[in-house]
Amino acid sequence: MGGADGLNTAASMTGPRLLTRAALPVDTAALARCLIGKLLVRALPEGVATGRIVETEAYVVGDAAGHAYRGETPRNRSLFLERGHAYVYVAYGRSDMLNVSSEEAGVGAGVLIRALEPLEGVPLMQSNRGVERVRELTRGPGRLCAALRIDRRLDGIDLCREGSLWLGDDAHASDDIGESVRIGISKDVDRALRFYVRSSPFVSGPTSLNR
DNA sequence: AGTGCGATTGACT
DNA sequence: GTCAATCGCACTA
Repeated sequence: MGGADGLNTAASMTGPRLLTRAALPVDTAALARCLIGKLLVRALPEGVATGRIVETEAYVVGDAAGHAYRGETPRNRSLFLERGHAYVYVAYGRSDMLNVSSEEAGVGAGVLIRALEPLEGVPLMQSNRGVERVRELTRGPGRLCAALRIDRRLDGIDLCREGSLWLGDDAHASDDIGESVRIGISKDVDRALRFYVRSSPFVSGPTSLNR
């Protein structure tokens, strides 16, 4: 597609534009904030499911709550990939969690994707989740992975390449972004490293954290 | 080889 | 609001 085609209507066949690695800040907290409003695109045999990222958490370098804190292991090695790669793990034996690696290669840190606003492929997400209510589809890190059928087979993939799972850019810049402490951790509990869209009904967490 | 623990969710009072 | 399910993995021995 040529750059001369400036208009891009909703009816256009043109999908989301890839979010390039160069557009990602080389800093975990900055990346967590940057990813708010961006798109997550999942290509499945049945079709495409897309959501807008409305909640993230940063697990920064030297963070006792982060999985990379004690160094590289077989499970967390994807956190040490160059920024923009997927780190997927299973929490509590039942929920898959999606993170975006966030620093230079060899440095372990990441951004947890905690909630999406469903955009495209809602019926597919409903089918994957076994839930009808759109508001509950992708509200929470485990739920969004179930909705997009994300599991550890996607661990380590490059999210800055159009493939089975990738990040899309979006012009949606002017949302009011809130900050709070992170949810569900027991170490480094006081740091304000959670970011969310204040006006979004799709964010997770208690209302007390979403003001 | 055994143990303890979660970056959660869904069911229930 | 409370609470138990559930299992991969890191850690100890």
